[in-house]
Amino acid sequence: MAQQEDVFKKIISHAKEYGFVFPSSEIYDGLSAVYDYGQNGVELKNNIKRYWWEAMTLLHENIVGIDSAIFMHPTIWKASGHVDAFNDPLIDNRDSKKRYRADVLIEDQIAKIEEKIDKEVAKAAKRFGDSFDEAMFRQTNPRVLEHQAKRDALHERYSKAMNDNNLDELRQIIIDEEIVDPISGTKNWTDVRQFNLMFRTEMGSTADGAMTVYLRPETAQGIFVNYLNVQKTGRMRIPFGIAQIGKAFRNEIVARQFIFRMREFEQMEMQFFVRPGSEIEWFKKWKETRLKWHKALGLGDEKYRYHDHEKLAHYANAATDIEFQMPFGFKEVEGIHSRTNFDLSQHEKFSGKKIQYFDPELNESYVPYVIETSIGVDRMFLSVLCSSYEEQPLEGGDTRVVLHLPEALAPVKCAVMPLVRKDGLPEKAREIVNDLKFDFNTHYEEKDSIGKRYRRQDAIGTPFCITVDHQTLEDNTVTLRERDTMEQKRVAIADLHALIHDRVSLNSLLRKLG
RNA sequence: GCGGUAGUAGCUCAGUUGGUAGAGCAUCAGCUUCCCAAGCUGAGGGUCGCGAGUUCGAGCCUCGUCUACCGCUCCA
Repeated sequence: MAQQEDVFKKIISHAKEYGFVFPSSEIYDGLSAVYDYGQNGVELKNNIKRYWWEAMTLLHENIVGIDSAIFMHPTIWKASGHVDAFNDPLIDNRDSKKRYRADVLIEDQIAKIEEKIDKEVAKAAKRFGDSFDEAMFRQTNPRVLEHQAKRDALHERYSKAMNDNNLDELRQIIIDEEIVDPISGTKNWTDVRQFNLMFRTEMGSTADGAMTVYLRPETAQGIFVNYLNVQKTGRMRIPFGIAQIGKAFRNEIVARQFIFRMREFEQMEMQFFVRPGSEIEWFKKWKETRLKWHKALGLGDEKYRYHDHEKLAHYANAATDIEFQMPFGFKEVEGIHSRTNFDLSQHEKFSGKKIQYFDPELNESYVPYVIETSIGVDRMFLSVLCSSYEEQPLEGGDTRVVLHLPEALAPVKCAVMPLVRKDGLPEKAREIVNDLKFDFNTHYEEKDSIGKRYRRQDAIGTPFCITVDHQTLEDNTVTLRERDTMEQKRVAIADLHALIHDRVSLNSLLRKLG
């Protein structure tokens, strides 16, 4: 494990040193859990996005894309449940170092009182046998009445505190009720703090008229609120899907592990609308389709696994993660959720608009069910980077650092280099660059020895190096050197384009998906 | 947010009980070079994360703060 962490640190350094990922605002000491993509990182990231986008929209005629705004009407987040769920009052126990939701602690306490009442009732029932009148007992037994009074008082106090969002009062309740930490058994509590997981800002430039709006914590809602627009204007028939790539923002309590969990991140989401009752079938289909997309990259089939959720979110009736083996363990890269008709129904309720689909085959209207596939671009980027990084021992005791990036995703596709910087070789190399640059991201390098230049290209994962030597001037052939095998072969300049295209185009990946 | 560890050049690090900063690699200019880094010459680059304090004097000591990694926690 220590060794793996070591590798992870090296990958982070490598990402910075070679222009993939920089800490945000670095000259101002950085900003926690925010990162910028550099000159090579942005190319790799764009290629990942294009691979996803084309796999979704080109290969499925019933999936279309949109690009919705980051700002959305604030009521959307009430409808989706984010306003409630993303605002938990939390409290820490100083001894156990554990964090709890303050409201859950108090609700547990209420439940304990209920248990006491039930115990009294059970005891009495046993004693009185068939003649036991439970309702009467509950209304008259002094011990039960005492517990009930206590419970009602606590409940009232608790409800009021929650409604008023009174954090001090919540803490006071925990103290007054002598609630102890189940682990440490102590009452050494911190203050109750509110964690707002949604970023908030104001729309409207005058203080009076300003409306609180949120930076979206997921892109999915932008799809749901456009469901009717797309379905009608695109004349879409169920089943169909809407895809979107975009930024989302979460004010994470702890954000860590490099770009794995960031406060600003990018999602690639597709919501697939289906007939009620068919959702589990589609859920299974998308599980398979998405895993196939991942595996086609060739990062290693054994690095993926499903993780089915046992505890489901309030909107879901089935959920699974596709996990990838990162240097710090198997981690979620993509989620596939059967979201039922929860979201669309909520938006019907909150907006007052009818969001239904008339199914001509069934001759009836219904709110469609939804299968969601949601993948983190940055996590995908990280998994590609981590699985590609290798410190490869070479003959003679050397090592080279090489990124075995999937060729279609590599930021730079080929580098053209004159073997020596004289005799007209640089000019010849420039000619080749000027031809290839229209189709491939092509580098030109003439500085340093040829071996050093190869290593530099290996470090950013360039699949091909093209070397111009004296023979080139005679017969228009060059050597084509491959990143992974380091093998070279002599090819005609005229054949370069086809040879490279064959390997680095996205088509080569997409065709594996059928 | 709590605890642990760390922060000196782009990267990896050295810096002796406190005396005004170094190495290797990298970068740049030039030379050399007919295929896998580390040949030659020269150059640039650091207010030692930031801010206070102690001291005649702080990279080193004290406090605060920021950032990162690990553990806990959280994760729609």
